[in-house]
Amino acid sequence: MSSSSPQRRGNTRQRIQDVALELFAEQGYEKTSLREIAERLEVTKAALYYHFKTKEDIIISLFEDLTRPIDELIEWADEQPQPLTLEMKKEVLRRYSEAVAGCVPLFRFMQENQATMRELSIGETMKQRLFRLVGLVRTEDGPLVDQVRCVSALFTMHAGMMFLQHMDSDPEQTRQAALEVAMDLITQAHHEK
Amino acid sequence: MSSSSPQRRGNTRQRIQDVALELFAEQGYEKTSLREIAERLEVTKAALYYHFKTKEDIIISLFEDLTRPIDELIEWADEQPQPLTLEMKKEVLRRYSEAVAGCVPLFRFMQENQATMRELSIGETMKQRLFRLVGLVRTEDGPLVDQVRCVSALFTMHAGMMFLQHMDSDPEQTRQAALEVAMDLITQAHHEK
Amino acid sequence: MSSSSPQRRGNTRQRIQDVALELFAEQGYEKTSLREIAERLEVTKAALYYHFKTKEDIIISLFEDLTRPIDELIEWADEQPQPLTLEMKKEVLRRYSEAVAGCVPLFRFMQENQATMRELSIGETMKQRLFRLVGLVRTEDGPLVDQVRCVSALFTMHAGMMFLQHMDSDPEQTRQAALEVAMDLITQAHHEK
Amino acid sequence: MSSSSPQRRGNTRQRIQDVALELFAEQGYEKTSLREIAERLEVTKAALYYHFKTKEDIIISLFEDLTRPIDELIEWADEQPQPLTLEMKKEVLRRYSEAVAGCVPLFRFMQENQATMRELSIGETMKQRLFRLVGLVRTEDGPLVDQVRCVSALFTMHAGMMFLQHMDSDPEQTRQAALEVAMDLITQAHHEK
DNA sequence: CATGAATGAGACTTCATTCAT
DNA sequence: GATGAATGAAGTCTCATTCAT
Repeated sequence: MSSSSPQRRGNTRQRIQDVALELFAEQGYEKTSLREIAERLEVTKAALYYHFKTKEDIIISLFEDLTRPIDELIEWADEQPQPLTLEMKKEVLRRYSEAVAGCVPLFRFMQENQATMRELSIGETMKQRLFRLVGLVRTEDGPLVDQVRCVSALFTMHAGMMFLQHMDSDPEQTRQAALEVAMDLITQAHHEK
Repeated sequence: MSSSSPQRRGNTRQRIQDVALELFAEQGYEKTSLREIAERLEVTKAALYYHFKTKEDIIISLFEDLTRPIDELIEWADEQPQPLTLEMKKEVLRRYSEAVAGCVPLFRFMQENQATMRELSIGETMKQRLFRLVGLVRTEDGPLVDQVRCVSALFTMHAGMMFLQHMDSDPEQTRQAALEVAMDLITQAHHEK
Repeated sequence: MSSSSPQRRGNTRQRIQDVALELFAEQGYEKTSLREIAERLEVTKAALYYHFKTKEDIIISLFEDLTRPIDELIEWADEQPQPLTLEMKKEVLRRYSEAVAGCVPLFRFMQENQATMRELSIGETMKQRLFRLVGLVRTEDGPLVDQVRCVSALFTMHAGMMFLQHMDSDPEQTRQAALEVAMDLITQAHHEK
Repeated sequence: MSSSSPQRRGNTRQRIQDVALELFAEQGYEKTSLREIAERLEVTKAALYYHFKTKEDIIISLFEDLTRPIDELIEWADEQPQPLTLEMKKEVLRRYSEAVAGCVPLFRFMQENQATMRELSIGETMKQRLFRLVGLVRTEDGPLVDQVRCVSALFTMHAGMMFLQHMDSDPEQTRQAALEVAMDLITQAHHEK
């Protein structure tokens, strides 16, 4: 029962997702061929097609599985009294920072394959999610410079997450620093109102 | 000026660059085929090869031609007394903002094709340029949060440039707003030191 | 009869045949995949292989099960005194018309997939049957034009059967009309002798 | 100028069409792969794609090039006073017989790949042509049996053409015989009116 | 300056089939 | 009686690139 060949039970689907995400993030979606994924897993290309209908299906499944926390965050925020208070917005940022930290490779993929994302069906979905988040956080009728601050707050967290690779510092510390800057930005956007 | 069909002199090379940049920015580098470029120009693929050695050569030429102002900015900043004063850093940001505004499509391309950029020889070149800029602007030995602020300042300008498409406001105004936020960020990074 | 879900007893084999014939006739043999058949039946491909050795086996079984009446007709005609009288030939046509009417989809399949039939082992079998029928009906040593009449008689019945879909008239009436024309043709072939 | 490698000038497109028609007619459309066509021509698959956009494009081009005479016949018949007299209908049959004789392989292909034809864009085109021909020839308001006669007349000519392979007689003689039977059928359809 | 013709590599995808469970 | 997982072969098609003319 302890199986002869290692880690080959009912987890092939999962293994495909893991390898695919790794390669997609590393080389980009188009430059990663199914042959490559299959070879790395030591299965045939056809095996991939047993588990996923198309190449796009693989990435869709990754988004579906990994971005649920963000979905839930948005839902939660939507249910709060609108417009959000500054305190609430900070809470949103805090939770968002955590949610993004939970799927760094996916966000790295998104950021590095924006051109591709636009053609993928999932791209539209994600874009709308982001817009809703921006909508929740930004000061609707404030001056343009404050709107930019809010957008910048979100992007700072993304950037903070991505650049932990190129920074020599601890990922978690970088995340906290980025969150702090984001908080600052959003606070300023409120004060000046 | 006396030619029969307008704008078709010895400028084919230029026209190829224009169309290529447009398509690369719109669809991504890998998804844009030379056939597509050639068709849009109503020439044959072989004609492209008369002007450029390879596909990569086309994009390299674009970077070489369009990013000179940024190059010069860095050179200029390098010659100033180090480390830069806050006032100088602001001047760098100002100039950088203008330089980037001069080649928005190229930056859009870079941002949306990061995965590709990494494989392209030009990618490394650009990356180093950005790092030098960051190096010039950031407060070397300050706390992590200030370093993030400096990086964020640069990214805010990029983001500001890119999101002018999705914002309803005037591009130039957006640019100014982004520049302002960037200035703020960098100033804060200095104060707290 | 007391089963929970209707018509699902030990009749899976039958159900496979039904769906397969339907799809083969509609889309052609090669364009119909086992996946498609399995999906429509809500079973797995592997299940098909429990009931049939190969894809070709499915179509062979259909011919074996459905063309028995035609087989018997030929056997019966073979036992009559040769060469057949005009009256007997008419009887053969009448019976053939009925037999064909009993397996219209199969004939539609044959007519529309002749290229495929030639590669299928069953193709040769069916071809020989048809040749024997032609041999029974045609006026061996008559002029060429009469031979054509006899062949045409058989084909008219086939055509009559197939074109009932595209005609607005009642299938049974069309069949009778086709039979009548066929009778005429064969009668003429006899007279002129 | 007599060229070193035999028959390779500007005629590749033509050669592709020839080989393709031969193989399509012999093995069917789906069972004939582009690899097969390319190999027989001693070129690469990619070369086929230089001359034709898709596999379907190859067969479309064949129909366009070879069925022009039939097109012209229909146009000509349409310009005659309607409804056609018996004499005119006979003339149509005569010309049709000749036109079909000029592209026997194509008609063989059509007859043997009806299932495929239905999916091909060209299928609809050809079907409409045939319907217009039937419309020109058949006795609109006569009894059903006469309508069948008219349809049968056309099909007899097709059948006559196809079965020349399996008959031992001379193709041209068979064609004449089929034409004669078709004439008879159409004449009968008129008399009884 | 540019084209017409072709290539070789490789992409995604589908298929009939197998076999342990 | 049937499934889940996988395979190997083959399919259509696209791409960057080359070269004689």
